[in-house]
Amino acid sequence: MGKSEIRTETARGARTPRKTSSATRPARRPAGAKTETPYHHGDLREALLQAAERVLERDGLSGLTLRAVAREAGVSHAAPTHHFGDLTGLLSELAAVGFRQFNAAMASACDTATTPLARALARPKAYVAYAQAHPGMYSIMFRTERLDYSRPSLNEAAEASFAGLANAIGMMRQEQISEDSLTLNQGAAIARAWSMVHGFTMLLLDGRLEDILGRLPEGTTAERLLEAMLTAPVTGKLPGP
Amino acid sequence: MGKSEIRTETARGARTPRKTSSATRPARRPAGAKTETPYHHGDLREALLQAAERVLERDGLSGLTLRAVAREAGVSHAAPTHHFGDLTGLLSELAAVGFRQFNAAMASACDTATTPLARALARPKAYVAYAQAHPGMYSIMFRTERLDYSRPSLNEAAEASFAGLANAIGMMRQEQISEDSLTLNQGAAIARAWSMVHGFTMLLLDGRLEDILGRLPEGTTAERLLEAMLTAPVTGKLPGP
DNA sequence: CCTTTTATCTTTACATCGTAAAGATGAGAT
DNA sequence: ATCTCATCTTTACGATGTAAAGATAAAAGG
Repeated sequence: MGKSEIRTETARGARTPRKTSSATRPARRPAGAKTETPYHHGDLREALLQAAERVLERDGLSGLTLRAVAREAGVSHAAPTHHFGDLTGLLSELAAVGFRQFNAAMASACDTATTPLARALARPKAYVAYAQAHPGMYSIMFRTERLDYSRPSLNEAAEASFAGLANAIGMMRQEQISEDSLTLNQGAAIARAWSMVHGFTMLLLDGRLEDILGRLPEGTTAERLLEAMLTAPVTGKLPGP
Repeated sequence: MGKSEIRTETARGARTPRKTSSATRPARRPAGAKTETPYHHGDLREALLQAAERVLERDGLSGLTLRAVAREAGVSHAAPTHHFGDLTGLLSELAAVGFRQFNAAMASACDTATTPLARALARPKAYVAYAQAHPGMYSIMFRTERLDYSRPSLNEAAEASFAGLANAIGMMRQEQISEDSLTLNQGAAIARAWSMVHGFTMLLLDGRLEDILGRLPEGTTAERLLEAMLTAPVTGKLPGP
């Protein structure tokens, strides 16, 4: 759509751009680093993130390329570079957006729950529901290897997500979860809850649970299976536990 | 820069202009001998799979490209096409290899266990141990989107893996797990075990558990955390369960 | 034995991607 | 108004997946 000026670069001038002058890097960020204000074309940074999210949910993770995002935003293919550095930068910032959406969804779900049981199930259900509603975003957050957690925005958003989980577990155990120290049982409880819901989500998104769902009583949904997973009595020894 | 022997990927030095008879090549797969690859490789398909595994464990998932595999095997970059079709084909067959290794490791681990508790823990431990020992293979098996489960080899190997898990759960529950029908509780038990260990493994490989491990008593290993996850008593309401 | 066929491997070609670097543009500062 | 420089565009390059055509050797058929 739009203008598809796919000029295969045969160039007309053909002047060799290879300069022998050193031309060192153009000083990436002059220490001030307040590039928040939108300049002449509006807020391209934000536009690119929204375009990226659109491309991701439309074309999947494999379709999410720097050039596709630039195309979607209607700018040249090299425009994102200045705002995100490279693909890792864009993916990391997009993942941060995802984590914020994710955290908001979980918080909202916890608020609307009334009974203790509903409160306990609200969080994992919201977790899976977000992943199902935004599989691309979830993939970026948890499947991509190319994320840079040293980026403050991503680190912060992901940390908040983890804190919310730890906090929920603490509530359920009626314990205070310390900021910098955990007992083995506390750590195990957190890891168990996280592993279970994360693993379930990944398997579900990958279609790996179809095998199970197909063998269950007619019409059993993934949500129902999750609920049973979290509440059904454990028969036998282990696991789990 | 300049022209310093660009080393394009023509692996073979020059072309043998004409076969001057020389000697008839044994060419029947020297079984390990370094090959002066003849035009027709003995068993290129197998060689490519082994090359792929080497590349994967050496350079990670992002380094695993069709061309890199061909380079590693010493053939032209288009050679794999005839044996695997496309990249999906190669990845799928390699994942099948991984699943077979994986199944063998699990079976072996279960055999060596004696006590019921050890038997119950052997499987999840072997699961995580395989992933830690072969992170690349595990990534291919469970992280890649680009797998074609309609390929018989992959489908079979993955199916066997699932069957082994279901069987183990059935043992623990002292129930017969039917081939084509599951109760909700049975399905929940299988999904719980699989989700837990798979989620744990993914989080571990992604370094997402460092946060927890660092807060645990000095020197607590991932294996110890896993064990606690599977055996520690559950305090509080849920999850899980 | 010689020719033909066929499966296998190589070359060549092309679109796309990420990224680097130089050129163009326009907003804000001097 | 001119200058400066962040922003955006153009151009270029190497790498990748894939398709198609060419080359080669093993097998098949006379």
